[in-house]
Amino acid sequence: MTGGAEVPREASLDVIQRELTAFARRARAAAARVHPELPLVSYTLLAHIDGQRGCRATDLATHYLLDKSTVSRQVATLERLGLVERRPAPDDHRVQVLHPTEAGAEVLASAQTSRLAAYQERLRDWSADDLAQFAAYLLRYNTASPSGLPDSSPH
Amino acid sequence: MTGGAEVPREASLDVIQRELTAFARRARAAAARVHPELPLVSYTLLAHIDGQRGCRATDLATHYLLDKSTVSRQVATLERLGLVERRPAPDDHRVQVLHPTEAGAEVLASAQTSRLAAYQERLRDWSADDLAQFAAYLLRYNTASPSGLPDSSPH
DNA sequence: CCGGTTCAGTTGTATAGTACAACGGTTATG
DNA sequence: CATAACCGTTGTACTATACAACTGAACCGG
Repeated sequence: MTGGAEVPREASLDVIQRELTAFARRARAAAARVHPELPLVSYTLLAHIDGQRGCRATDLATHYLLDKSTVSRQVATLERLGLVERRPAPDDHRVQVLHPTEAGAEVLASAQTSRLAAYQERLRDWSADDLAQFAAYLLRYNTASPSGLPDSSPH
Repeated sequence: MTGGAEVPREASLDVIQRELTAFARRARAAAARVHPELPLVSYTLLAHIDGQRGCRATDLATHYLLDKSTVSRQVATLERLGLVERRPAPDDHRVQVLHPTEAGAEVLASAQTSRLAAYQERLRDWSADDLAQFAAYLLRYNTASPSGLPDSSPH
């Protein structure tokens, strides 16, 4: 499988396109099955908030290419669920610094555990080496400057 | 980067989980940017219909893990746009065999071209070998039996 | 051949996620 | 200070999706 560069670029690109799209299509459903209580996006945002140890809504929006209104509502939902709290920044009255509540941290940990378990199960047959390389490829793909896409067009 | 199996499985799984999720989050927006006229799911279904040279709605549903109602509406949309046509199967009056119209084939080809171009651009720096391997990993991931996930629960 | 079951697809209803546009406060800058 | 830039909310609309209830068609056992 690691053979010698015989596959034409275009064929690989086609597969990558199709498979990434296929993954995208299924991701939400899978996420919902794994942890119905915490919707995919909320989960992701909560994880980011937690990972950053406090961040602003705008940060989330730019990081995930989401509209501010989307983030605003997602955060509102998370707050309504008691998973995050907003602390007004003392220095800048416009911004709200988001932090996970204790409950939020717990829910997040639980969700992370079960999702990790699902991946663990799914990728059971993979060697550690393949896992590492697949992860590296994904990382490389995602961190590639999004300017590679015809991003532009602010509508 | 292809080094010797030093990365623990769990770390890789964590990255894979996060990066696949990140990708999923952005996929739709990216697709919309690349080809606003043909929504992501419609595009995918149209591509499948085209690739299969005629298929049933149920096939789409099972293949993509979608509810039949979802497929029904998507197909209805595609039909309304004049991109697919339904031909009642002569042998079984229940099924409708879906085929792309001429317009549908054209739109599909155009969308495929521009999406491929976007990927081409984005993955410009990748060697053919890396592309082939990334594609292989994705394929392997997606074709892994979904039974690995807590699929079950017919609700 | 009739009645129950299974299968294909549609429609009603509800929900998540998202965008865009318009707005209200807040801070920064000329 | 006035205007611009910025942060977040809210109104509105749309896509994608699921579940449930339903219609019609086909199959199956007696």
